[in-house]
Amino acid sequence: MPSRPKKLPREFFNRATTLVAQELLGKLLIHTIEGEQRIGRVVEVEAYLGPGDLAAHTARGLTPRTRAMFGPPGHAYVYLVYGMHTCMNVVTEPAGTGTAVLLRAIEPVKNLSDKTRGPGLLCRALGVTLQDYGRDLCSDDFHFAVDPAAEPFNIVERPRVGVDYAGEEWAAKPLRFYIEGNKYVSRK
DNA sequence: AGCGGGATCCAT
DNA sequence: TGGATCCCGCTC
Repeated sequence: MPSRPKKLPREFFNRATTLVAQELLGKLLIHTIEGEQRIGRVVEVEAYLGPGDLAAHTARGLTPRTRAMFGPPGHAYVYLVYGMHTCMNVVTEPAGTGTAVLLRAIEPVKNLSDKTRGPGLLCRALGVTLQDYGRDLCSDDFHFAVDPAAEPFNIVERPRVGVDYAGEEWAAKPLRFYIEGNKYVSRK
């Protein structure tokens, strides 16, 4: 078994956002912080499809806050919600598109607390803060990798969480994906 | 310059 | 069910 799994290349993220979202499930997320490797397995994600998607932060165009989400793929779009929790996205598709995948839950694999279900807790466990805004997620210190111990799973599709403000059409779209039966999914 | 809401979490 | 808590986008 390789001790250093291969990084997902930038081209992985330069594809349709719903596809990237689904394919991120089961991948390892590896963050090296203060010399320590923290590893989680992605079990729940949401796709945000750009300015036409009324639930996406980019629906109101380019602003200082959404700059990174309009940037090149494979970078982090990090923001603060409810004044206290950070959420982390991976930017997808070519620069200028304004699309991203929100990481909602990971399963602890190495050096992580048990509290990783939900986007805020995920960031807390991984040590992700607003300082990581725009950070390259194809770097040695912070990247995704194929799980060498991966096992098959089914993908569940559901409406996204907390986006009622987007109106019926966009709130109802099944753009939330998670691994069926996984204990670390944030809600059923 | 001020105002209101939000891709959440936790205790009650 | 509601409180914590603050950045950002919008309006004045």
